[in-house]
Amino acid sequence: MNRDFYARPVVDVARDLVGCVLRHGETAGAIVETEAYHESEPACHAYVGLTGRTHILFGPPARAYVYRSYGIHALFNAVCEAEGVGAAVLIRALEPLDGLEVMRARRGLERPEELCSGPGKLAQALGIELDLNGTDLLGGPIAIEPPRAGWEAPELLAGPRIGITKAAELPWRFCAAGARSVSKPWPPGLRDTLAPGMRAR
DNA sequence: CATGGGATTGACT
DNA sequence: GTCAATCCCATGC
Repeated sequence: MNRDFYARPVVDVARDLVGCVLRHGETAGAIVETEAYHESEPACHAYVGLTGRTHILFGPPARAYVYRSYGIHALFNAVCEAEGVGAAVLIRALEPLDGLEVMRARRGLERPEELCSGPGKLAQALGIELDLNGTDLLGGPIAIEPPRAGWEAPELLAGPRIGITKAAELPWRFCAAGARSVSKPWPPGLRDTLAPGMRAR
């Protein structure tokens, strides 16, 4: 997981991050759901251009972009593409791997499939807050590691992104088929809408 | 300086 | 299914 991995088209990175492991301290989970955001489309925060909020998105790749959503939740993204291009991958769900007891304490829940099954949930479970915005994903407090031995590369489902009103038609949401910890159940009928290059189920 | 709108979640009908 | 919580920040006066 070097800087070049992130300095690629954001949709490619979003696809390739499924199966990788997101870690903060002793808590970690396998990424099972991602979404791509790019400055060229209005759902992306970077669409408005360079501002105090978006300068991280336009900065060098492989940095964390953490922002507050709905006044309550922290959402974690990995900044992608070349410096000067505003793009990031939103991590939407994890399969918990390490530090389950810490996650349970932070979330106030027991069931593993409820600990990280949403972008706000996984940030809370991993203890990711706004102070980590802009930190480096290479050698920083948050790390993304290659898939673990034993992780079987899943078939990927692609579909429209969740919870947005603009550019809602782009199939830039990616999910590991069959994952239990997903933020929202995959809509019926989209099971055939596979990402380019993916094989059918 | 005031306003409005979220890349969500959990509680409730 | 509906809805409020709550805060950051871009925008407009």
